[in-house]
Amino acid sequence: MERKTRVRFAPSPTGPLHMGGVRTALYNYLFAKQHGGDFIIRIEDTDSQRFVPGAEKYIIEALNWCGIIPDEGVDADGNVVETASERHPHAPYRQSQRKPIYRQYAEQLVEGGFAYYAFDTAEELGAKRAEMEASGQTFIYGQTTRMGLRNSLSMPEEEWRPLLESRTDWTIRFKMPENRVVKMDDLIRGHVEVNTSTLDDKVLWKRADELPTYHLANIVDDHLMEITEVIRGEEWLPSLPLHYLLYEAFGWTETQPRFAHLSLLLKPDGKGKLSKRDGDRLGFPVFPLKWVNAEGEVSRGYREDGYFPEAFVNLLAMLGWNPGTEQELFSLEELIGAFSLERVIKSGARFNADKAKWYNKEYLRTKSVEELTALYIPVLESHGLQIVDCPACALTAGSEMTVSGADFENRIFSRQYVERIVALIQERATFVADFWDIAPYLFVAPAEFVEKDAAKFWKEENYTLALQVADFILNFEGEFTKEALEGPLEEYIRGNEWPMGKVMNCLRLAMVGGSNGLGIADIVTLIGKKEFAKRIDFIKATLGC
RNA sequence: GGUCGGUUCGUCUAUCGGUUAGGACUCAAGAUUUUCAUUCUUGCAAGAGGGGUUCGAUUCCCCUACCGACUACCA
Repeated sequence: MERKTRVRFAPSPTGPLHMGGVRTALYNYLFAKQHGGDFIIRIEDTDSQRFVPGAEKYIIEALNWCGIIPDEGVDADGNVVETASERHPHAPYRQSQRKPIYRQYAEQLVEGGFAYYAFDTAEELGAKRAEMEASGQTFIYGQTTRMGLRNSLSMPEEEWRPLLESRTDWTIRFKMPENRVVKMDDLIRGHVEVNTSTLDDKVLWKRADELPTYHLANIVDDHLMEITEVIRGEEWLPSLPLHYLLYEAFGWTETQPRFAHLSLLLKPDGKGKLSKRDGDRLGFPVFPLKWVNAEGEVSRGYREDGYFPEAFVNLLAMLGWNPGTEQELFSLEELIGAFSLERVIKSGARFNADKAKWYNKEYLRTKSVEELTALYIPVLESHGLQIVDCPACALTAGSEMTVSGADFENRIFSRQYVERIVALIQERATFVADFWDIAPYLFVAPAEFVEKDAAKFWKEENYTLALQVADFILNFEGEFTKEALEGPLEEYIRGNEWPMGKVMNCLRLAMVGGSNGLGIADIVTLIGKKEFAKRIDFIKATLGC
C-alpha cells in the first residue's frame, strides 16, 4: 500500500542549529513538499545532561525564518505541540514528554531475546575501557565481551532479577547478532553491507532517567509517527545496521522507512567539518540566527549579517545538490519542484563565503526599491538621521527641506529621497548595510578629503575650471534632474575643451571627499543646489583656491 | 587501531564509456564610464596515484594514498 510521504527533522536541543542542520531540515522539507507529504519536527531531548535552554526555540525560529514551516510538531505560534489533537495525532513531539512510551518497547525486545539487562556501572565500564586502551586495545561492549560482564546474559536469573528492583542504574542493551551481514540501501549512497561482528551492544534504555537513547527513541518514534523516509546526516550511517536490526526485531520491516544520508559541510580551508570556530576565524556566520550562549559568547547569524532568507536557503540547497541544469537561482517553490535525492552529492561540500555573498547580491538586485528602502531606513536612523514620509517632497514650514527631500542642516530626509538613492545604488551592494558605505555623502557632507585624491585633483589648473563648471550647474535654469542636466553639462565642458576627467573629479572630490562615487549629475541633482554650493565653499575654504 | 563513506579547476559542481572535460564563484586582463561600481568580452585553472576490463576510460573493477564520519548510559 502506498503510504503518504512523511519525513521528519529531529534536532537535539543542545545548542543553536548550525547551517548543516538547516540544510538537513531543508532537504527534508523539500522532499516532503515535492511528494505532497508532511514535514514533521520532533525534538530529541533524551539527553538531560546536554539540554540547553532556548535551543529549541532557536531551532524553530531559524527554520521559520527560512520559510521551512512544519506541518506537524509545532503549532501556529511556533510552540512544540505537547498534546495530541486531530491535527496532531502523533503528539507530543518532544521525546522527554514521550517518556512513558519507550520502556514497554525496550522490554519487548528483552522478552523477544533481542536485548538484555546490563548492570555494569558507567565507572566500571570506564575503567575497563581505560585499562584496555592502556594496552593498545579497544573495548567494546559486544559479542566478544558481554559474557564477561555483568548482565542478564552472563548471570543466572535469580541473581540479576533482584537487581532490577534494587538498583536504578541498569540499562537495556541491544544484543547484536553474531556474524550476520546486514544489507542496507541508502537513497543517496546505494547498497551498503556491514558484518555485525564489528558492531557493539548499544544501550537502548537507561533506568537512571527512564529515557531511551537516540537509537531506540528514533526507531520507535519514526514507526509511531509513520515516517516514510529518514533524511539525516552522514554521522548516522555507521548506526544504520543497528537501526535495520531494530526494525527487524520489532517486526516492523514492512513499514521501515527508507534512508538517505547526507554528506557533511566542510571547513572552507584545511581539514574537517565546518564548526562554530571557523565562522569567527574566517568572518562568516555558521548559524542562521545570532546566538548568545550561557557564557555570553556571541555567534553571528546570517539573518543579522544581512542575508535574505531566500539567499540563505538557495545557497544551502546548492551546497551538495544541483538540478543538473545550469540554473543556480531557485526560490523555495522552485526548489520543491526541482529537488531530488538522486542528485544529492555523496561527498562533503566545502563552504565558500564568497559564493554565499554572491547569492545575496543576486537576491538584493531582485528586491523592490520600496522593500529595500524600508530595510535601509533603520540603518540611516542608526547614523543619527531622521527619515520622514514626504510624498510631495516640498518645503514644509520650519524645515529647510529642499524640493528633493533632503534637509542636510537638520539631518532630515524624506523616504522618497532615500528611495531615489536606493534605486541608484542597489546594484552596487551585496547587503542593505552596504548602502551606507557606498554613498554616505548623499546624507552627510564630507568633513575631510582623502589626501591622495586631493593631491591628485585639487590643482589650480583643475579647480579654476571646476569652479566655473560649478557656477554653470548653480545657474542651470532647466529642470534640476539628472536627465536634464547631464547633456548640457557635458556639452559645456567639452565645448570649452576642458579635460572632463580632471574637472569632474575635482567636483567629485568636493561632493564626496574622495575620487570615487556616483556620477556628478546624479549627486548634485540629488543633494540640491544649496548643499552643492555649501560643499564647494567648504572645499575652497579647506583646500584653498 | 577497526568499521563505513568519500576523492573532477582554489571553491561549488556538470558529464549516466567516445566531449577541445562544460557552467558558477573567486582572481586577472580588456572594452564601456567623468571616477568607482555595474555591464560586456576574454583569460587562468581539474579527473589523487597505480594496476586492470575495453577498440576506447573522468566514468566500471581492484590496490594504494589522502580526507571524513563513527567507534559513549551524546545525539
